[in-house]
Amino acid sequence: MSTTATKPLRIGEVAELTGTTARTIRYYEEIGLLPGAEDRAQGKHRAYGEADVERVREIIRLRDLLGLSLDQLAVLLDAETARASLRRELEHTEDPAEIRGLLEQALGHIGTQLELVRMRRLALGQLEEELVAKRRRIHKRLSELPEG
Amino acid sequence: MSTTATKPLRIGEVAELTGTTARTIRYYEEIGLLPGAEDRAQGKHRAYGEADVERVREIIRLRDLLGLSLDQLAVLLDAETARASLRRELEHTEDPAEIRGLLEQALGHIGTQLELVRMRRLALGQLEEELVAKRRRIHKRLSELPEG
DNA sequence: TGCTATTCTGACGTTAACGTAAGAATCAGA
DNA sequence: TCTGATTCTTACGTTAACGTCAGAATAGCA
Repeated sequence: MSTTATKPLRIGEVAELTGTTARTIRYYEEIGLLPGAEDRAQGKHRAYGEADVERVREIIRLRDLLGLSLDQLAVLLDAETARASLRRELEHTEDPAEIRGLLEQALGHIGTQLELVRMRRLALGQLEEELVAKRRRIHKRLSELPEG
Repeated sequence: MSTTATKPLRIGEVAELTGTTARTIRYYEEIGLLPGAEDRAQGKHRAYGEADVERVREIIRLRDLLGLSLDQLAVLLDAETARASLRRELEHTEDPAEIRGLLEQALGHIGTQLELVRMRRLALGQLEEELVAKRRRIHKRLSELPEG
């Protein structure tokens, strides 16, 4: 878990901040959706930073908006995962070629997400249009009734 | 199950036409998502019409697009259910006042669906914008790299 | 009327995504 | 250092949405 400069949070606080439960957060760590600090000793409390809170929020948002399984989400969020770890690397490398590579990789990940989101949105748009058309037909029938 | 003028279909054919399974169709009937003919004798095969196929398609579409439980879908689809049965009534009533009532009821149901679809679509739009913004930032950083 | 493919009705199995409970351990504050 | 609140780990429980299987019954056709 990346601990930012801000005061570290405990799992209960993160749960409250993100509107979920501690169990869910542990579960997400269990299935690899959340990093899970590799240097935490057995039994010690987990510590989170602002970045982790954002990550959880993002997961929940995608979970609710797209209809993916958490496994699929994990794949999709390789983007985030990669970018997060790459961001740390970015701060410690000076080689422009390497930086370029990392950024372009991030671009690919974002592209994948964008494509998925757009497809969903188009499908919903189609559905919306059909509903509007239905409604129009009913309005028309209503207007053609006697005793208007 | 409403049997239209076209040749009646069996559950396996409906499953194939809608890209699902017979079990799923029976399950949907079991939980009230599909009508289930009240006059079918124990053990006799189910018979479906084109309208039923459309209904199943609609269910699957909404199931996949909105992230609702089938219970919630059943509520939402009271719209369809009501309109379907009302359509039959419509064909057998002449009273304009009654027709007006039925049509206005249908309007309400469609309105409910529309509202839900629109909210989802807006949320997805917001997400899309954010992803595009992220991408733009990365492009900018790339363009500011040396040896462009 | 006989045969075969399909369906019917239970009933139990399965998987994902957590909930819940229990006993021990940790942490922050007085 | 003591203490109360929170967390940890482990493990079993739960629900939705079907899958699967078995034995009997039907439906359509030769």
